[in-house]
Amino acid sequence: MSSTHRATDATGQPRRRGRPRAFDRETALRQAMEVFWERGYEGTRLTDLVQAMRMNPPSLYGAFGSKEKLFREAVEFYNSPDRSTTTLALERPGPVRDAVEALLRDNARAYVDPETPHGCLVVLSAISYSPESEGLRDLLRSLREQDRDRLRARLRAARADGGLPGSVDVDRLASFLMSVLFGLSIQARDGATLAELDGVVDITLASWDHLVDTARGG
Amino acid sequence: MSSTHRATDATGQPRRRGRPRAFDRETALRQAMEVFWERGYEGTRLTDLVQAMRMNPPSLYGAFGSKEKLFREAVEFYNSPDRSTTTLALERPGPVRDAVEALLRDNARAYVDPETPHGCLVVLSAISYSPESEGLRDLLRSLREQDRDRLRARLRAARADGGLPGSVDVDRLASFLMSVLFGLSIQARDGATLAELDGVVDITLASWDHLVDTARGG
DNA sequence: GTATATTTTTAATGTTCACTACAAAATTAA
DNA sequence: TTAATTTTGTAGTGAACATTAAAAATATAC
Repeated sequence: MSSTHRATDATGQPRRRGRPRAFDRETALRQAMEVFWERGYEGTRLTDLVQAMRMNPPSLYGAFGSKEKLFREAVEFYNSPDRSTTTLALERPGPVRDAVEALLRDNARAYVDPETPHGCLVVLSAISYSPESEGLRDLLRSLREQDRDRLRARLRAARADGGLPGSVDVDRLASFLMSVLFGLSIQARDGATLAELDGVVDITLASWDHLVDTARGG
Repeated sequence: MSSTHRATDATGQPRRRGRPRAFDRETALRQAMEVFWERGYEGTRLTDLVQAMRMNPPSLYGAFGSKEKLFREAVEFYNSPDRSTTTLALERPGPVRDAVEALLRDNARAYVDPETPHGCLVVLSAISYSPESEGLRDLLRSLREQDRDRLRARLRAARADGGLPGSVDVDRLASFLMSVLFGLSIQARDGATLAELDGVVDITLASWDHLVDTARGG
């Protein structure tokens, strides 16, 4: 046998010294995310978090730092590029209309997923706020603006390559689509069915088609 | 002179015995409403309320009962029929399109009124919630549903008297308009200007016109 | 084995929360 | 005047909040 060996974990990486964690960090983060998603940042108590994450406060603080840091990490997890419905829809190659339809319809479906709280965490979990959590409100607003900016960029790109007529007012159109999208979150949270949300998407897409037609001079 | 006289207040009604209130109840209620509007129910502390209302806690409790009762009264005040932009718009006589345009444009203007917090109190002040304030969340949801139902009724009435083609799907159309309206609240809260919101309204009304035209078989 | 490092559980900590007891103040009624 | 009534300001109350101190537990390193 060779010299002294080091302990390794399942992935072959050397394990840290000391007592090992009794929980999976990502699983716990997902559980925390769902609580924040349902109740919002200020409506969530530490008691709710430790119950959902099945651990005691010191473990939570050891792994995540504070309630606010945990929330920020939960938002990051929710909004990660490979998981964000909006990002995935807008990065989809092909006609811009397909991307916009995916933006609306995939989000609508996600908003009423029976496995998760209804509506979008980024829209719902820190809209009204006390001054202490103003930083979190700003974080979520910047993420909403990021989505809007990505939509604008996608529309501008389409206009540049002929997928959209040059006379289309991209910023106005993006604001309109974001309004509908934000509204879907409220309605999903209020108990709307997928059929209802899809009905809204149908009208929105009909509106898109007509607007593009008109701008083409149809 | 006649027999013993009773004290009367400015409106001629007999004044109550005891030390008179040092504040105007409706003014205080309006001040409380603005705090709730800005910060939401759970984000508002009693300290914030008594500061804004310029009184001490016992006066607040004597006049309004509790934080929750004060919130309910503030919502009632905000949403009173003679003050609710939505109710006023939908009760407006004349073409249904004018009512819908007023619904969107008057609300958009109110949402960015520099004199008040931006967006709609009914949409923003209790969206995410801890179980203790679930009753308030339900109250606001029922008010949102009430507005949607009033819109549906107005559209149905228009369809009945020929103002809308019979083939229009009233419920779907109402959901679409409510989605846009809810979305305007989010965007107003995020700092959108009246011009941006009016742009969204322009597209929505163009969509309305096209939808009605199509249903007419145009 | 012993030392070191990290997480665990238990049990607190100080702060902030909505709310209130109490007595002084201000009014009407007789 | 005196009694009755109501609101006021001061100064609390207990409960719930996010956070942490301390020591036992569990792992690696040597």
